[in-house]
Amino acid sequence: MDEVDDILLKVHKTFDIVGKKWNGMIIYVLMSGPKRFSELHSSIPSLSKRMLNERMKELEEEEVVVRHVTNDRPVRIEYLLTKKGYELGMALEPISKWAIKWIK
Amino acid sequence: MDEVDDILLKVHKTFDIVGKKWNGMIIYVLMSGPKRFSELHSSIPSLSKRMLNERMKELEEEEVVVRHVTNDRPVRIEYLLTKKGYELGMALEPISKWAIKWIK
DNA sequence: TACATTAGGTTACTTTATGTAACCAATAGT
DNA sequence: ACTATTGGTTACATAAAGTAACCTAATGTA
Repeated sequence: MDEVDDILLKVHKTFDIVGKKWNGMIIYVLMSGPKRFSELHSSIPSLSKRMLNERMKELEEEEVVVRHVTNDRPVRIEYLLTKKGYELGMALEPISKWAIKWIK
Repeated sequence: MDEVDDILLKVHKTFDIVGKKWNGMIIYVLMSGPKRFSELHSSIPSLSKRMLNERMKELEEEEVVVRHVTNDRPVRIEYLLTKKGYELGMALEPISKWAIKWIK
């Protein structure tokens, strides 16, 4: 088992998450605290409900977020980062620093 | 001009680069030094020549990489990170740390 | 009673992005 | 003349994302 190849594989799998449209932004927004479906939707206006829903299902599957249903009516859904997700969010922070420095 | 919205926009634009299939891996591989077209291709076997070529054109356009043609025959093309690209690569490093910790 | 609203979706359909494999141009080696 | 090499390009197939209308359950309003 080649250590270098193993790392490359893991990095590759991680970029399959981060390198998927919308995921970076979703995690970035969730770093400011739990958000409801509609809050995520309005925070990223160009992200459609269809894609938001699909991405959240995938991120839940990856154990990056947790979906929490309240008893309110109409139903309210809160999405929050897991520890894994929070640490991924932390790992994305330098990207936002880079963005501020380099994007005109 | 809302400062928060401005940052969100810049982060959004950055995730349009990083959150595009293959770009993270390409930049990650280039962090170990300049690479020829064929070296990038063999470092990331599942990335086709077509997509590699397309991504490199885009990254050059974004001024993340520079394309350097040597006088050798057959022609050799070297891709290297610009300062902007190198700093983006640095910003991606925590992601590889996260990968090692969290990907099984 | 009937109708509208709200949250969080889902469905059907269109458009765009990516994958696959064959092909090409220039040069060098046999 | 034939073959290999590098860094592509082309045509075509499949997968992913965008769009807009619709749905469900409950509650509020006329």
